[in-house]
Amino acid sequence: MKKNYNHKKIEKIVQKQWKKKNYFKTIENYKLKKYYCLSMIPYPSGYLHIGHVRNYTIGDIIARYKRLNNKNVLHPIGWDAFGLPAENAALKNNLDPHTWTKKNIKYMKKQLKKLGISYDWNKEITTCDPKYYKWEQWLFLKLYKKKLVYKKKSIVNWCPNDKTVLANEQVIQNKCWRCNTIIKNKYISQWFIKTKKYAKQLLNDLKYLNNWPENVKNMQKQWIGKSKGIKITLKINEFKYKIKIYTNNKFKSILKTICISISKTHKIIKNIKKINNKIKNLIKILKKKQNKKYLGFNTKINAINPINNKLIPIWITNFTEEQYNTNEIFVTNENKIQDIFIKKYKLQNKKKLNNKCLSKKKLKTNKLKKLFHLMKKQKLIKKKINYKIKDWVISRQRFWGVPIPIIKFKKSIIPVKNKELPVLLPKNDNDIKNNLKKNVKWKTYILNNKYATRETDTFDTFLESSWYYARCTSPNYKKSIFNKKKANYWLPIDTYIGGIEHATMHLIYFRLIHKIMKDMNLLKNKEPAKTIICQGMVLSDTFYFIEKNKKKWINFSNIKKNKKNKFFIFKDNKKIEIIYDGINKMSKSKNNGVNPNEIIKKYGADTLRLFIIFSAPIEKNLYWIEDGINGCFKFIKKLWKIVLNFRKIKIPKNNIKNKNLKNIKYLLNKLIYDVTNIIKQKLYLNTAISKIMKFIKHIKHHNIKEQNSYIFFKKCINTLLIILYPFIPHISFYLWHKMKNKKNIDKIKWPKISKKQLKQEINIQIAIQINGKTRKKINIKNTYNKNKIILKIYKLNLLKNYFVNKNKIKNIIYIKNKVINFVIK
RNA sequence: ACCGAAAUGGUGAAAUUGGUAAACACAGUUGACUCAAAAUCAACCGAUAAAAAAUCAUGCCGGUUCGAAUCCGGCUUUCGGUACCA
Repeated sequence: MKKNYNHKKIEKIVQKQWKKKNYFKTIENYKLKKYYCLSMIPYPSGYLHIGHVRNYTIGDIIARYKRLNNKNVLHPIGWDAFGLPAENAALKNNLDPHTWTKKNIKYMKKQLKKLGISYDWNKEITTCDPKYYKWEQWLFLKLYKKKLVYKKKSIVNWCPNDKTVLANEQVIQNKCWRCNTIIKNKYISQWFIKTKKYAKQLLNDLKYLNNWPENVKNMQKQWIGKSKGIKITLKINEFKYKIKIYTNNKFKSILKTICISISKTHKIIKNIKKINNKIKNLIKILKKKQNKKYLGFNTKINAINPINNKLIPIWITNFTEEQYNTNEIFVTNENKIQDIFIKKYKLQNKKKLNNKCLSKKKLKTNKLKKLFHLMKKQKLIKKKINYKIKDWVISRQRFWGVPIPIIKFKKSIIPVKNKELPVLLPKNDNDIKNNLKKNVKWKTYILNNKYATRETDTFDTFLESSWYYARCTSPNYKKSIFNKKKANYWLPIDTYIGGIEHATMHLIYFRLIHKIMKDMNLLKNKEPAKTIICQGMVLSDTFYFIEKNKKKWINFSNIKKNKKNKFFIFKDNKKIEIIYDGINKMSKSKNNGVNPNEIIKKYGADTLRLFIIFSAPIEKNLYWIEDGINGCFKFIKKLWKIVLNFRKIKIPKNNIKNKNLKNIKYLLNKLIYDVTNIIKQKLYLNTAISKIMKFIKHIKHHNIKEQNSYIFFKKCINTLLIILYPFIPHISFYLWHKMKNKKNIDKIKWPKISKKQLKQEINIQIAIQINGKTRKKINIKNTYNKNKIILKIYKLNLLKNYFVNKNKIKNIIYIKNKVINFVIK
């Protein structure tokens, strides 16, 4: 054993052992108690960044802990490999996205291995692999059969110059990020999943998710957005038509209505066009100016208010559908957005008129009630529950995604037959910019001598990440989407770990697809995951400069600062001033990530893992500063030294017993108790580490002269290595061998807690307060009762400076083992 | 604008059922070892004050309570999400 801690050597040796003996292979033994621990799989964007390290370290800590606690653990990994960045990179470098993605996966896989995450690599999945996406196409066809998907026109961002659909991220200040052209809105036909049909279930089943964070459940609740209200039928003044409008306000609130706002696609527009020939042009203008806020125009058509028979003007606006996900709303000034609209078009005066009507007539509640019931009888009012959640658009006009298995004829469509799956994405496509549409060879399909074309859209990549957790239970299964028996053994996921940014979209799609698969009888459980851990994001400083009207993002590691606190870089020997964009989550697109390789090289994976966990509580956002890392490195070196020194000591042969071990034995037991509870339930992993650090500080200079203290000290070290193993597995594994333990540390059981010892009598310090302010401290035994403590305080005369006589004491409050508070007049 | 969070020393943070504010670390200062540096070890380390006593300190304003970082009401700032980044 060499003198100095050499992380490079140790980590290499240990990782080799794990690989050689296939340590983390999943055992398919249905008799064992299972534990499914899953971290959200990464998008292979290039290299792992610190946010990934955080995510996968948390998962690894839990997986390793559960293995030591006799659980049969499934801890898989995969790649969410389809997506926009691959296309962008491919365009930029004139590459095939396959190649780019594969290269990234290879690199990132190496990084994960270097971090020592205990994955079963046999269970690895890659979503751009036909073996995987075949089953997504299969699933889609099932949904098609069950009529859970449909086609409808919807708005996309359209760049008229590039002639492509742009993602929201690619639109910068209403312009195309590549060519700076002002973007337009285009209505195109899209595939939808009937998410609304599951709204009620998605909402109600939140109550089963006891181990989900409250904030996540709350966000989902708001996202689903249930409201109870009424649907009112109103007559149109100018022609025979009845318009139905939902409101979650009370019936009489119609009196406050200033106008009715309808969408540009509303059914009534057909009728309006017959009367008002300007409408066509006005709608065109509206479509063009979709991005202007709260635009609208008066149709000169009115609805009749059933309460007072007054006319309510109907406006067509560009925010009805977009903001409210419906085709018609009552507009009042009680809503902030609507109020802006009202003020913009000076509709306010009409509101005053309405109010005057109200006050003149003095409508009584009785009269209103009668009218309400009458209308209800006539079915002009219906009670209705409304959900804000929208149906999910799953089609994308992109190349790098799963092809949608549909054949289009001139007037009809048919699904691809199961036999013909997978519909493969063409390799070496030269024109990914124009997606699959221009690939005539690929899209042409001949059936019974009739020409047809394949659907050239691909799926939203959120679809792949909505069912991979089930496929991970049997990633190579060829007969179906997954092996049902295996899936039902492993599912639900016991702990699912990912960033808080996924609280709504991903985690709702994930629950939705699970429920759909359950209804298809593929799965048993109501919900896909028992526990969710939402880690905070890793943030860092973000910088850019503008070149040719485009933002160029510069990594903070390259930025220099001058005396005037201005940021700059040198490029081609020129000094360029840089704009600070604040603190943002680490991402490839903003080039503010940190590649962990350099840190691993310098300090090792164990130090990095320890540091990322120790730096902040896991649910909190972490602003990346490398400063504290040396402390974690020092800690591991200290551990190394303790074991090294211990090995030099020979077992004392004397028969003297050290009688002062009682206190430290209590501390060791308490440490096991605390760390166990933290990993098991609370997950304040940073405090677990500080507790271990504190204990090591305590025992570091322990003298070992007696046989019993030698034996106890050995027990201390071995226990420490086990409880540190989930956090820093390499060094723990290595030192465990050096302590001459026979079994490998992976096969050891987690140390037991002695409940009896926890209750043992110890010395503690409590605070003496006067009116809630701490004035003195006193040492007592934890077994003392209130009276005994008061007596001791009087005996020591500790309160002499604070009150003159005992008559002034109004009350004495004692909080066990913490505080004794004298309440004084 | 809406929804969800966060704010505590020079810095990361601790105090998770309302009970000793700053544990554990980083940085810093001083000392030991060393020709020297690094590493290691030891001491100090919220502010005011020479020190003690004391007072003030958990983003801001107010409230409840014997007692508030924690609960309630009202703000400010920062971060995440807002349906095509993933």
